Amino acid sequence: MISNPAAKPRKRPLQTRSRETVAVILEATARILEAEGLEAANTNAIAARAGVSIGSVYQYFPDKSAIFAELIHKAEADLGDNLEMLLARTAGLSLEERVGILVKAGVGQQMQRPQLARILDYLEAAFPKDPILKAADERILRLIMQLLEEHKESIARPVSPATASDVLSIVKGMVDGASFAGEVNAAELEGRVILAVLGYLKHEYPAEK
Amino acid sequence: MISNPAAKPRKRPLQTRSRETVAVILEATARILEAEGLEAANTNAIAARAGVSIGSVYQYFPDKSAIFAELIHKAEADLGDNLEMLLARTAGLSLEERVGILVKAGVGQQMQRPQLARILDYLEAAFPKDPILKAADERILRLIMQLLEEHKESIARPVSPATASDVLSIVKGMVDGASFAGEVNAAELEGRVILAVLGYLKHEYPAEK
DNA sequence: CTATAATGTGAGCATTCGCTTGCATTCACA
DNA sequence: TGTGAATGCAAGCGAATGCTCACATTATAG
Repeated sequence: MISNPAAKPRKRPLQTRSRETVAVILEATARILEAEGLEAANTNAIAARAGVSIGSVYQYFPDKSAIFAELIHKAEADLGDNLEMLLARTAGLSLEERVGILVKAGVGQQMQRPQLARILDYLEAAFPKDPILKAADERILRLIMQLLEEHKESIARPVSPATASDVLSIVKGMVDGASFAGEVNAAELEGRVILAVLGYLKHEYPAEK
Repeated sequence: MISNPAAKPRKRPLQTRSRETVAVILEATARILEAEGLEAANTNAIAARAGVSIGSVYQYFPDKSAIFAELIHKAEADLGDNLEMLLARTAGLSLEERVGILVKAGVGQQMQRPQLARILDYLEAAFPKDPILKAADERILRLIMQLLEEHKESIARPVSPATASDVLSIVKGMVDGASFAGEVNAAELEGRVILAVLGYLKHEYPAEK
């Protein structure tokens, strides 16, 4: 192998090099998942798509599921960070305004790569015991509960984990359904999701049955 | 093999025997899916659980995915039949009453085997082209649209496929979320889903933004 | 009872997959 | 420039998987 040291770009320093390998593996996995689905995301395909050898994959991940778990964790951490920031930034606004802003952020994030989001949501149920994922999930629910708490006079629902979980489920469910139906316009969908969440939170009906 | 014709139950006639084999294979697949998940549902495991040889499995299904597709189709057909019957039976009632009844049926059906419903919903996205599944799905949406149409003066949403799809997504999303969270009480969940659907359909809010 | 069709069987083939291991290359630092 | 540690490589192993095929069993018809 003839090498030309001057012509090829210098490798970055140690820790950074490996960090990039990890990032490349994760992005390759995400791309395969969203383009070809769960079955196509085998370790050989991931390594090939990442432009990395399988050995390198297993240097940073103990097994295949750890790659998926890391993707899930990143997505949840991103959503959590986003919600946390927006909650702080919108303190003082009305429930309607805040739900509009938060839902828009959540829907927007999920609609960037809807197929991927769908598969990661599915996979999450396959790691029911992972404490890191559990914590990230609970953090999101806590943030939603915080919003509910700060507006409890404006809502007709109890401030409970079930209510927070319902709100999250409505958002995820509607995004999944819309992307399954081929919808791509995030803005229009956002409006409908906001209506659904506010409709759920704000209205009571006379005792059924 | 010593046989006692009078003591052992007569085998049923030809066509029925094979139909039962098919049913047994489907039920075995469903059981594996809900108890052990998608990865565990391989053809050998399915045949073993069904008490049938692999050869028999492939006599009635061209490949593994056809077994899954058949399960999805059955679930959708059941839901469609149910909705159709209830729609006819409740003609004349109010929107609130009808939504209550239909949602209760839909949630009840999903909650009977929530893990299975979750996986089948996920798998449905893997067969985007199957015309039979597409038709079953469209039938359900048409039935929901029929309900909306018959109450369009009571709702604040346009009668459109998107609205029908939203309603279905809200129901499925909330059931998935609740069962993921470990909720098992269908009755309580039903009430919340009804609130969400009615909240979405009945209320308008002054122009956002 | 015999012939024929329908149904059931399961060993095993070809392939794929997750992962290990032994070795090569590149880096930081003296 | 030399050294040890960090990182990268890829052949390939053992196990599992989807599926076929040659054959056995059971039911129906004449």
